[in-house]
Amino acid sequence: MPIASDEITQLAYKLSLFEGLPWERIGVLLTGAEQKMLRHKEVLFRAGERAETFAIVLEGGFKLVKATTGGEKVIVFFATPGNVVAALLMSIPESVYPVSVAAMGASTVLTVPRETYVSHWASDQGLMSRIHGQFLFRIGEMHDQKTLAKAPLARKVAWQIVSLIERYDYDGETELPIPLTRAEIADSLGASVESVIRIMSEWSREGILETSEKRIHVLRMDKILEILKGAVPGG
Amino acid sequence: MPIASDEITQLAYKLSLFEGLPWERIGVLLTGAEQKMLRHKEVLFRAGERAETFAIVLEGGFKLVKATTGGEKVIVFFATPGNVVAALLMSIPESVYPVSVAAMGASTVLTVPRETYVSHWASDQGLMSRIHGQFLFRIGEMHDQKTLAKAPLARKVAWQIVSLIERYDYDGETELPIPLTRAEIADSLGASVESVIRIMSEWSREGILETSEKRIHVLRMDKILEILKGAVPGG
DNA sequence: CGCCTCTTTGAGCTCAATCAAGGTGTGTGG
DNA sequence: CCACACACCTTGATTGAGCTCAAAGAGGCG
Repeated sequence: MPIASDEITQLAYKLSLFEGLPWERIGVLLTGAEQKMLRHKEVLFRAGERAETFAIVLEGGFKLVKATTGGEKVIVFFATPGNVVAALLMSIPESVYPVSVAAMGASTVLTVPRETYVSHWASDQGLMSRIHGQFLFRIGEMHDQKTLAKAPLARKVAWQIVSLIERYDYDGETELPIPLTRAEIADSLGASVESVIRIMSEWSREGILETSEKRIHVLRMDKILEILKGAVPGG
Repeated sequence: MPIASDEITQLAYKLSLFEGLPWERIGVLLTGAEQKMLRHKEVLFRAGERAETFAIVLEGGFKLVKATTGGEKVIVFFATPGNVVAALLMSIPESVYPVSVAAMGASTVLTVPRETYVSHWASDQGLMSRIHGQFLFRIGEMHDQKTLAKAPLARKVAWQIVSLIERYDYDGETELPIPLTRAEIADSLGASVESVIRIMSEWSREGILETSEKRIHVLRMDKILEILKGAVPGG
């Protein structure tokens, strides 16, 4: 298979994942890669399907969703630009996607075939180190969430909003650039929609945040951070 | 640094991690490795310390503990024989342990210096694939736990006990070979000790399990599995 | 034999789940 | 342009699982 076109390479060039790598090398690492544009809610990978490609998120966002036995859904991770999704899976032959991955708002990714991972990524120590870094971040986030297990729901909601905003943060921007519904927040925290709504409505009334066109905008980051730290008991 | 002695190599030889590798190769992968025997509750790695070694669990068990802001503790993972601990950290220079690791019962590990990881492990695709497999397992377990977020506490407790027993399972043995207190179960589930005790005491009364010398022994695995599946609403 | 860890039991309370009903905004097809 | 569906948000009332607080028993070890 030929290496990636300049067009594809260009898309990935600015990612920190490939920082410092020469153009040619990136082309090789993207052998067989395709750009995919997804509309809001469109599904990239479906849980249970054979995992033949992994993806690099370029724009927008994705939710990794797992279904519970009771028919509900749990969001296990939000993937943001620069994140790789399903990469570790590539080193396990015959594996299937353990979660479904769906776009949040219009989003773009590069999908890369397993073969390219096996031939070029796995043998690249520097690249693997960066991927491991991403995984440590992801595990760390799950640990943080676990740490909040006994905290009041308001703190959990604050944590979720802040940690997502931080990942899109350029220059202290406090508006989340992807649509994030209250139901999604609930599903990621193991809470009920109504409870999340009650908390966020209260915040709206207090002028702490506002939502317009599904975009959450934090007006008073200081207040949210206070709640996150547990300084405000009631919420 | 010379490669590991035959004595050290022998200890690791039977691990599935090294399955199929020639003796010599294992010796190289264990360059600078040391066997460490830890007593119950002894700490292997302390959160915040510079991570200069990682470990391979040989016998016993370890809990990975993170402290919350409120002074409580959260157990984020139980490491069992064959597991590697802190391995991914080795590819990040200057990193510190994100959690403390403490022995549960008398336990042994091999500690391996970062240098050996960098020189020999990271470049070994087959080995890295196995390590990735371990991480996918760990993430999968966290996902499973998240899936239970809305389930009654009894189901969570059942899940924790079963999933740990399964990892030590030889031939359907249903006694957990490491000490596991109710407080530890509570800390791993984000529950209170009292609630866990109430549930497990009830099970003892019903003859579903018994505890002797800190070892949990499941007498009626069928019943526990029923609870785990949600068939028994009350617990 | 006193200390420490772990387990136990009870009482009361609270946070958030559930159930129920309704509102708002947007896209789609007749 | 209407109306119908759908996705999302909102609010209220009620309830109960599990938390907290409190007090104490049991076993092991130095």
